[in-house]
Amino acid sequence: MDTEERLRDILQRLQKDGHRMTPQRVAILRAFLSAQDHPTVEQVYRRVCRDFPMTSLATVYKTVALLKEMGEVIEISGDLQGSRYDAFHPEPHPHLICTRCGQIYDGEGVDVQPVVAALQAQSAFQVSTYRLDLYGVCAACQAQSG
Amino acid sequence: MDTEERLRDILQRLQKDGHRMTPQRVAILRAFLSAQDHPTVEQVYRRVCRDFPMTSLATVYKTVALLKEMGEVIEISGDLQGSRYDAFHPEPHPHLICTRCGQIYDGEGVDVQPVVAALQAQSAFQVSTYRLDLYGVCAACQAQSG
DNA sequence: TTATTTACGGATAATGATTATCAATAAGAG
DNA sequence: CTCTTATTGATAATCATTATCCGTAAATAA
Repeated sequence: MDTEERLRDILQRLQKDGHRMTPQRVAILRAFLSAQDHPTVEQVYRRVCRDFPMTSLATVYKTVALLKEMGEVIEISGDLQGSRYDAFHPEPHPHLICTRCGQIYDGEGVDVQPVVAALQAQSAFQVSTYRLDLYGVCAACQAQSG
Repeated sequence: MDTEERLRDILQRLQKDGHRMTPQRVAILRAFLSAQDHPTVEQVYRRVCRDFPMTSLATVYKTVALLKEMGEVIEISGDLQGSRYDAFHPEPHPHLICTRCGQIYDGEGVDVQPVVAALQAQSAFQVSTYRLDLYGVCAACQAQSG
């Protein structure tokens, strides 16, 4: 499912819930869905403004709230100032956060489910989602200065 | 190592770094070290005030910053308003956060290291710490209302 | 197409946790 | 005891996020 296809699907679901399709909303959705770098709300706002200058930051916040409700974006919060968002891979997965440059990478190829399932079983929790973030120094920053 | 022993150790290390031992600091440290319920700064502040009424919230914030630097407390941030702290088990470990009642439980008996190590190997990151938080409904809240 | 309803957008004020500021105080060294 | 300066406490500042509120423009039906 590519970005445009997801966009159509999301707009359709929104409409079903009595929401409307506006140019701003479409532009913001497109920016979120296509971003592969875990941007902040501010960054998405600036991207949308590039080709849609009369957009408000508040509208971007409203849209990210919608996307969160719909499960189409996950939030990365933690020792950062300002949350980052991942609408490209909206299912829970590990993130690797570089404390030097601030870049966030997706942790791939490792199955976290068994650990989550074990913790769920051991605790009698009904787990709905999880968050696994590793903090450290990325390869690029290591090469740069040890 | 019990609370008082840790307290002495921490105070000694602080002194070594040119810090001082004040009654407020001791009271705040004791409150953090003995808390087993992942309190907020505000909650620690109120506890300290019970038997040490002339304490400032700002001092509690300063103390938690010290403890963070020393690795004697870990911070739990996320979809909460206000960070929570765990100075009782200051090494990284999973947390189970109840979205119904807000209580935070420690995830025990499950080894997370292999997953962390696999992600580190796969990413060429130099991982210094991690955070694994599960969100869901605790057993007590399930019993209460499904 | 036009009228009507009302969700939405934009600008900005409000919130709330955390951080910075700074004068007065007191811990610790000599 | 004296001196240096880390620390305290009160409060102002910061900053991401949320709430507010009015004018606008989607969607729907006439």
